[in-house]
Amino acid sequence: MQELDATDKRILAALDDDPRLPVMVLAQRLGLARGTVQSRLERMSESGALRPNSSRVLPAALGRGVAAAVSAELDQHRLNEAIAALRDIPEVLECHAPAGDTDLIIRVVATSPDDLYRVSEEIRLCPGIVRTSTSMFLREVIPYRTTGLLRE
Amino acid sequence: MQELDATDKRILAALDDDPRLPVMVLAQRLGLARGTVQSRLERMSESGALRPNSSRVLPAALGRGVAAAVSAELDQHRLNEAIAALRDIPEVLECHAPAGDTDLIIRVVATSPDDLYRVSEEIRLCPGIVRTSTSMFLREVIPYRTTGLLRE
DNA sequence: GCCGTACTGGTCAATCTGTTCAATAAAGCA
DNA sequence: TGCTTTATTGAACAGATTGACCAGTACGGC
Repeated sequence: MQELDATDKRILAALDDDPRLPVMVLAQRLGLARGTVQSRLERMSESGALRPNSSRVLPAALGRGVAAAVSAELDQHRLNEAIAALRDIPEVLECHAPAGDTDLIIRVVATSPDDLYRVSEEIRLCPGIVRTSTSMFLREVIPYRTTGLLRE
Repeated sequence: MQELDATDKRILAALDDDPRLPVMVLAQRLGLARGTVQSRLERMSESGALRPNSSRVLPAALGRGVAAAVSAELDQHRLNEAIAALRDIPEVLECHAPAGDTDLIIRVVATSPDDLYRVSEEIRLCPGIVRTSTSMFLREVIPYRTTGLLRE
């Protein structure tokens, strides 16, 4: 992956609210030539520095107002099996392997507390998953952002 | 916030890779009138169903290849103070208040394990934060996605 | 001093945008 | 059932934007 430089960050920051801002507008707003902005936008989309656009969609707008983290303990021999099964659950948004006692931390969403129970059950039943512990998020204290890092 | 319907989701799914796809192309690809796509795009950006574009930027592309979750225990009387302080740390990407024993779960990134130490120190020093416990992510097993939910 | 790379500022035709409009579904309600 | 409201369609327009070029310039490394 390509590291983004200061100009890239300025472009991204300017696109923050409206990613469909015309290139010309961007260019004059940033004091750059149109071609420059254009080529950098192209490079950034190619380089894989950006998540797919759908990652912008708030789960709440898809009816998933409930969020939680599920910690899972694994049968280490069946790691890949478990991951494949998790990948097939749409409510699983993300999954990390932390250092420490838990093997996986799984970000999930659901339509209701009851639905969350169903989802965590579905996770518990994945092959290779031995034990899970679900902790529901009561509040989103700071919504996901990268703005601070862009301003450096 | 407005709930997204099937057409909205189809539009978003079509925009998944390239959010700058021209409206005309979208319309014919989805078999819709241009005006329809246009008004829905407008409504979606207004309705707050989408995160800012900058949330697409991978921290790794900003030199933050190290990710972690910091669990924090709070002095409950100083909750807002703590949150305000956390908001000022650019490496804090997100923060949730879960049900259970920990008060806050803080998503952070850093340039290196050493830098992660610095960041978690900075969190520990926030007013109102009593104790923290950092667990570094060794691997991103499933990168953030909402694709599954969009296809419903 | 030379080279490669990136940026600038300019042009071009083709396409797209924002905006209107009347006509046509579709959906909710009496 | 019939009426009202709302969303969608297809069409038109002028004006702006796009992608593709180009030659000239700035800059860092060798």
